[in-house]
Amino acid sequence: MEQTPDQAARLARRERRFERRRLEILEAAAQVFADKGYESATTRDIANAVDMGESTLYNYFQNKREILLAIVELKKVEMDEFLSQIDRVENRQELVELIDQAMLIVFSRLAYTRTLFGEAWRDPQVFDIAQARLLRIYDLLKSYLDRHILDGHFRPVHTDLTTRMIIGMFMAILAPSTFGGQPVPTAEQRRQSAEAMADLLLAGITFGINQ
Amino acid sequence: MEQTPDQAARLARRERRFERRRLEILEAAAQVFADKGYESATTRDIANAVDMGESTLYNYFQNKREILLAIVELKKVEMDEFLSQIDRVENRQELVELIDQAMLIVFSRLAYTRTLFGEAWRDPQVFDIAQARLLRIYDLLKSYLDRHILDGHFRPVHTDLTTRMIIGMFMAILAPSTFGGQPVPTAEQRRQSAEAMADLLLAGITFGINQ
Amino acid sequence: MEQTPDQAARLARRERRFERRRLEILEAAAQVFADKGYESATTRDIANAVDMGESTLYNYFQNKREILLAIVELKKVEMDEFLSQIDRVENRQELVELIDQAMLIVFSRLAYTRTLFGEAWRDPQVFDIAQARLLRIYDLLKSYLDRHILDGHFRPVHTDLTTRMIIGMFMAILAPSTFGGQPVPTAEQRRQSAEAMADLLLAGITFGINQ
Amino acid sequence: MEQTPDQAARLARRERRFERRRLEILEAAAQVFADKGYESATTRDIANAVDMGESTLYNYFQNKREILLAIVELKKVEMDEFLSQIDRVENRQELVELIDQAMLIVFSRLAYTRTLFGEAWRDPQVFDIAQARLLRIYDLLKSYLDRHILDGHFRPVHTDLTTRMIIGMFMAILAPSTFGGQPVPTAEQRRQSAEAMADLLLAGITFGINQ
DNA sequence: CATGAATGAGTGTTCATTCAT
DNA sequence: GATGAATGAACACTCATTCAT
Repeated sequence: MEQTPDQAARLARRERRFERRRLEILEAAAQVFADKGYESATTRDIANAVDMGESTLYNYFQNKREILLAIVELKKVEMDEFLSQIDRVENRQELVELIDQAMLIVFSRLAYTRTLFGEAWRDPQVFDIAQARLLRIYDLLKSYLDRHILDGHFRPVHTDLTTRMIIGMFMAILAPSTFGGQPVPTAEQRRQSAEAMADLLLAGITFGINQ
Repeated sequence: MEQTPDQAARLARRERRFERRRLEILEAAAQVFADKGYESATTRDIANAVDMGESTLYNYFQNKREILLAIVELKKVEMDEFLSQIDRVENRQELVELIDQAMLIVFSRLAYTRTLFGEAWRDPQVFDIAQARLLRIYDLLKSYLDRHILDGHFRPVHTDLTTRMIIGMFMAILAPSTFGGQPVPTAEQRRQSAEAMADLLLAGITFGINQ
Repeated sequence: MEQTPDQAARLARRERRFERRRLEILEAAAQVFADKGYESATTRDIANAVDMGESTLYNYFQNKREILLAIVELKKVEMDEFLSQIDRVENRQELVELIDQAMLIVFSRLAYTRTLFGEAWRDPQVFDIAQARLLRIYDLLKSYLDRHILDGHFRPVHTDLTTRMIIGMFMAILAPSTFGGQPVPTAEQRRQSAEAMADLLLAGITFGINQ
Repeated sequence: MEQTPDQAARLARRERRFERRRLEILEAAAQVFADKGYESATTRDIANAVDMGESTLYNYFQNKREILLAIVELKKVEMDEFLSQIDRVENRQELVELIDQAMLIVFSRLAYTRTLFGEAWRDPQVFDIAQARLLRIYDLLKSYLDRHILDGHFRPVHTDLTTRMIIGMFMAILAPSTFGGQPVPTAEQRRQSAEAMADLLLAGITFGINQ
C-alpha cells in the first residue's frame, strides 16, 4: 500500500509490456487473417504465428472476434490525417505526390487492408468501420471537389458519384498487390501509377488543363 | 433394346429435371454464400434455402466446394459477350447506354458477383476464374482504348493503368449495392451514374471535348 | 384363374430368374465383402459390382445384413459332404488325396471363406454359422480319430485338442492365399502342401510309421 | 532460462502424464476394437470407454486410424524376445514349458491380439505389422527346426510348411478364447494344451521319440 | 502471465434404406 | 422388376473457449 512510486513504475512497465504484446498479436493475426480469411484462420494459427500457447491469447483478448475488431480499428486515423493534406494540393505535381504517398501508406499495411476489406461485407461491425474510414476519405475528397468547382478550378461534375469513382480508381491501382497477390510496386512504378491517375482524373475534372 | 423413343424421352426429361434442380440449388446457395460468405455458410443453410435435406445436396454435387465452383463458373460468358459490343460505341450517348446495360447485368445477379469476388482472394481456384473474367473485360477495354488512341479519338494515355482504373470506376459505382447492402438503384439513378461515369471518363481521354 | 399350365410355367421361369439374379448378387457381394470387409463395403459397391441400381438390391434382400447372412449360409454343405469321405481314408496316400481335394474346395470359393471368417468374430450370427461349419468338420475328424485310436491305428492322443490342431494346421496352409493376398498355389504346390501336412500329422498320431 | 531443474522436472512429469493417458486410451480402445471391430467401433465408443470427451482423444492421436496403428505396434517386441528362448529348449519338458508360457503371453493381451488379427486383412498397414510379427516368430521356429534337423534330432521335414503348421496348431489352441469368446483357460487347462501340442508336434518331427 | 488439457457445439460428409414412378 | 431421388441418423473430426495449475 505504501511504495507508491515503485509500484507505479512497475505497473506502468507492466502496462507497456502488455500493450506491446497485444500489438505483436495483432500484427501476426492481421497477417494470418489476410492470408486465410477470418473464418478459415484458427486461433491455433494465430498462436503459432505469435509463438505462444493458444490459451494465452485469451489473456489479451476476450475472443477471436475481438482480435479481428482490434485489428480493423488499429491505425484507423493514419490515412485520414494524411489525406487532410489534400487541401494544400494546388497543382498536378502536388496531386501526383499525394497519390504516391497515399499508395505508400496502404502498402505499408497490406495485411490490415486486406483483413478490413476482406471481412467488411461479412461482418456488419467490420463493415461499419470500413465504411466509416471510407466515409472520412469520401468527405475530404468531396469537399475538396465541391470547393474547387465553386472557385472555378474544376468542371461542375456530379461530386458524389465522382468522389466514389476516384476512390474506385485508386483501389483499382492498388488491387493487384492488395488482393491479387502481385508484388508491391517499386517506387518508380508507384510514381507512374500516380501520374496516370492524376492524368485521367485531372483531364476529366478540369477545363482544358492539357490544352 | 427397342423402345428407344420412349426411353430417350424419359431420360431426357430426367436429365432436364436434374439440371433444373441443380440450378435451383446454385441459385439458393449463391444467395447464402453472398450473405454469409463461403466459410460461414453451412451445408444446412444451403439445404434449408432450397428446402431439401442436407444429404440430398450430395446427389447433385460432390461437396460444398463444388457448389461454390459451380456458382462462380455459371454464366461466365454473359458479360463478355455483352461487352464485345463496345466496338460499336462511337459517341458519348452510346457509351452511356453501354455502361447502363452493363450495370443492369451485374445487378441481375448480385449474389453471383458477391460470391465470386467475396471468395476470390481466399480461394486460388475462384481467384483464377475471377481473374479470367476480369481479364477478358480488361482486354476488350484496353484494345478499344488502343485502337482509338491510334485513330486519334483519344489522348495517348497509359492504356494498361487506365483500363484498370476504368474497371475501378465501374465497380465503385456498383459497390454500394453489391457490397454495401444498399438497394439496387432505380433506372433513373442507374442512368445518372452511367452519365457521370461517361462524363468523367471521356473528358479525360478525349481531346478538348468540353471546349 | 384358368390358364394354369401357362401361368405355372411363367411363374416357374420367373422364380428361376429371380433365384439366378439373387445368386449373381451374392457372388458379387461376397467378392466385395472379401475385399473390403462387411462394414467398409457399401451397398453402392455391391450394386456396382452387379451392375444394377442400388435400390434394386432391396428387391432381392431385405437389407445389407441379409446379404451377408445369405452369403455365409451359401454352400454350407459342400465341404461337409466332401469331408464325410474321410471314413474311407485308409492309408497315407488317400489322406494326401483328401487334403489336396479339401484345399481345392476352399480355393474355389475364396471370397466366401474370407467373408465368413472375416465377419465371424464381429457378428454373433455369422459366428454361429462359422462355428457350426467348423463343428461339423470337427465332429467328422474327431470321430475318425476316436475310431482309429480304438482300433489301434493311432496313438491315444487327446482327441479334442488334436482335432483342433489339425484344423489349425490346415488353415495355416491356406492362410497365405486366403488372408495374405498370396496367389492360389499351383496343383504341384498344393500336392506338396498336402504331403507335408499328412507327413506331420501321421508321424505324430501313428506308432512308428516312419521307422 | 535458468530454472532448468524445476522446469525439467515439471516437463518430465507432464510427459509421463501424457504417456500414461495415451496408454489408457490405447488399452480401452483395444478392448473396443476387439469387441466391435475397427470400422464398427466409433470414436464415441472409445471416448466413453476411457471416460473422456470425444474431442479429447484428438489431443493424443491425430485420428481414429492412428489409434489403431498405435495399438498394433504396441508391445511388438515382447513375444519375439520371449520366443528367442526356444534355442535353449532341449527336451519335451522344456518345450511344454515354452508353449505354456507363450500362451500366457497371448492371453495377457487378448484385446491387442484380436485387434491385430481382426484388422490385418482389411488394412494393409496393419497387415504388414501382423506379418512382420509372425515372420519374426516364423524365422525363430524355422531356424530351430533347420538346426535340429542338421544335428539329427529331427526328421528331415519340409521346414517352411511345417513351421507354418506349427503356428497354425498354436493358434488353433488359442482360437476359442481369442476369437470364440470362450473364457481364458485355467493354468491346468493351459498345461494340458501345451502337453497335447508338444505331443503332436514332437512325435512327428523326431525319430521314434515315443518308442 | 502462461499453458496443457479438456470439451460442447458444430461441420461436412457418408450410407443404408424408402418411395414414387 | 428397376431405379433415381430423397433423407435421417450417424460419423470422424475441428475449433473456439474454459479452467486448473
